[in-house]
Amino acid sequence: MSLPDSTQYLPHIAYDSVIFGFSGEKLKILLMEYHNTGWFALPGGFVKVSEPLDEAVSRGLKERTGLDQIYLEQFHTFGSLERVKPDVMRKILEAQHSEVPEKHWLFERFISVGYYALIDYTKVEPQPDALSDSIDWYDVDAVPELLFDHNFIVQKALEHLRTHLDQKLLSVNLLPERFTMKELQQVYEAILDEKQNRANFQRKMLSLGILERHEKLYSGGSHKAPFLYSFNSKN
Amino acid sequence: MSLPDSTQYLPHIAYDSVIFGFSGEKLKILLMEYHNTGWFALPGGFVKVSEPLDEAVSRGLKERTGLDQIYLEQFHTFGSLERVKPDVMRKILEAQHSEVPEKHWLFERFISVGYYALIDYTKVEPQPDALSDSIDWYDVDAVPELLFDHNFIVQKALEHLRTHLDQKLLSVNLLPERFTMKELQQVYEAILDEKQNRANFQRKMLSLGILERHEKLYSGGSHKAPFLYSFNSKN
DNA sequence: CCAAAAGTGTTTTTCCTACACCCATGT
DNA sequence: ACATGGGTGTAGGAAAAACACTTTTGG
Repeated sequence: MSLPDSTQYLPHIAYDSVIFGFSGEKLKILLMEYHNTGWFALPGGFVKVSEPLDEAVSRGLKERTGLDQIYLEQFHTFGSLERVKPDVMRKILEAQHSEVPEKHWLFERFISVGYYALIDYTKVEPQPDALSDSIDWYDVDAVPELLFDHNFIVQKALEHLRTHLDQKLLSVNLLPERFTMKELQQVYEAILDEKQNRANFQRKMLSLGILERHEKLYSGGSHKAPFLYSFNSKN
Repeated sequence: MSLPDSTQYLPHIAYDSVIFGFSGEKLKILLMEYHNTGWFALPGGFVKVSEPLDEAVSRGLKERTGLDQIYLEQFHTFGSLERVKPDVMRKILEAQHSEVPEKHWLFERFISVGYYALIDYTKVEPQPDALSDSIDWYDVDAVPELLFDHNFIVQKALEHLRTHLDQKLLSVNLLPERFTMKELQQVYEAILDEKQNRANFQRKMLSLGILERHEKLYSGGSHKAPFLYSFNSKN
């Protein structure tokens, strides 16, 4: 395995992605742990010389999650000086590569574009990449200390997600194709971290006119069978 | 005057700023016209190697408007391939510099971070910069055709401004220190492009609890004197 | 028949809108 | 006095929240 090639990527530009998933109970994000370091970071990457920014992020997500057609939203670009930590970057590389040169484009200053993704938790088998040892889900309310400014980025992503939740019913992207109203409400509550009124929630969601109702699901519980819904996409 | 130095700035990274002002009647933005070309563009610039992104934008704004402490908001980063037009860039440079080399960092691919600024129109004496011949105010509803993807950027900035108007009472940044309720309403109407109800607008603004009322202004008009207000900053 | 969850209906409250009224000021 | 613009009060309606009732299912 070799170091990423400086001629292939745009220097000084990176992206970091906050990948949200919903376990059925809690809102989670995907975090990488670097090999032999105990250090955690957001999955991120670089932009190829002739590749649109959005596409670079999609490509990275596809490599990590195996998923295509992921809901992606750009939320902020981070360009402070404090975020740059060449010595940390060096240690990460040295843990994996025997020969790390004195100078390298990865040790220079980076500006990073932050994206968040909403994906169906059940469809993902997280894949470690070249730099990371493992990649796994963590509760958003129990995120470990992350490298660089990544804790700050996660916080900003969460804020953005919360304030834009209602527009376009973002939360459906966290669920399978078909879901019950209860599941949708649970996603909502996990993101906003507050209980919603069941009856009013149902009314509000249906009033948006973008949900389609399907046949009932006989779950085997000792209670009335719930309808299934799907997202009636015309966005 | 010489070409910008490649060692001083981060390659591939630019910013573009949409600078909003309020004339008393209409919402306006600052546009540059390049010397001897008839081409219009947004004021923008580059980031120095050891300069925070936000600071680079502030610096550019200070150069163009003479103003410090400007309200600035980052809204989107543009990274498509179509936005890159090296031939256009070349023509701009050739109109000003006798010797333009075949290869130059300005002809390479750029990713641009979009910011918008809200400033007090009455305080500004726009200053042309090294590349531009003139800089002036244009009505947002009569923006000429702009270079690169700048029309798109303006549109995105406007959308962002409109949807975030209410949070933190953004519009006060377009007015002098002290202003009447009528003036505030006019700003609001200019941005949203729709009339507001006078009584309800007043109630809504005051209910935010961030306006401070001062003594009345005796304007000399044949009518009741309005209160003056200022922004009670604790944001 | 009971408990639990789901669907729907009803009441209450809150908020927004439109309108009206009164006040201050210059002509 | 009156025209003009500014400040505030209030009735009506729409939307949201709280609550209640009914239905379906397994035990």
